[in-house]
Amino acid sequence: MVQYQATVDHAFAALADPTRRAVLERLGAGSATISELAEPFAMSLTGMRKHIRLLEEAELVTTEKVGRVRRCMLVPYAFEGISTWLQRLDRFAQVVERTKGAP
Amino acid sequence: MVQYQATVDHAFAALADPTRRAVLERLGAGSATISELAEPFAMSLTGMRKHIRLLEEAELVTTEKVGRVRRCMLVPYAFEGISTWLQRLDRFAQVVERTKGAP
DNA sequence: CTGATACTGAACCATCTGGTTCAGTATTGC
DNA sequence: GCAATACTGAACCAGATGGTTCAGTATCAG
Repeated sequence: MVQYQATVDHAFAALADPTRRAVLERLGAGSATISELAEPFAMSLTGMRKHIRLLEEAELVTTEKVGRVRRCMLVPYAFEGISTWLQRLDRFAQVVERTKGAP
Repeated sequence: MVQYQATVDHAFAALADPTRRAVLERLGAGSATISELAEPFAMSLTGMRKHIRLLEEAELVTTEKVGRVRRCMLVPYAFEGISTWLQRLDRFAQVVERTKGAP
């Protein structure tokens, strides 16, 4: 039925790292290059590239190489899958909570 | 302003592991003991206890020790924080997307 | 052409993570 | 009281993860 599992898997793994979440927030303000993303973290370009690659695999970020620059941006609607998953759980939690009152 | 960061941090870390997400789904159907949770994963009780402890620290699950049994259950509304965080990002992504069309 | 810029790939490293086993402790049922 | 049950804490381990450096390659500016 719901078969987005593989991507959701990658997405949650990608979101686990605070640096990557900060990158996502940064990209929320508009696209950026690897250098621009690496600079505020005082991180090597290689290091940032690895994070971006993970985010790409999780389909949260797309990139496009223009000349010698790689431009990174958020994928629209990328968070819907996991957002849905979480809300479903929240609904369950509320049901369980209510059940507890009437045993 | 928004200062739920520390918890959100733990929550995302907790959600990164597929076993833990499965445990959350399982708890969505109602409370369970450590043994009950460990069994379907063919995992040691110690192993499962570690997962539960993480979920407790992330404030996604609460537990209560009754006699020699530990009962685990979902925390209602626990996912609101991260769900909100994700939706905000999604809104940003859509703005960025629209901006791209009109440079 | 030349040098600087922007990235990339390979190799490496320390630390974190998800799991285990083993030896307890506390409860429960007979 | 005794044995089985349910968990817990400590110690350990293999592999993943987040980072680095170094030696390239490709592009751009002068």
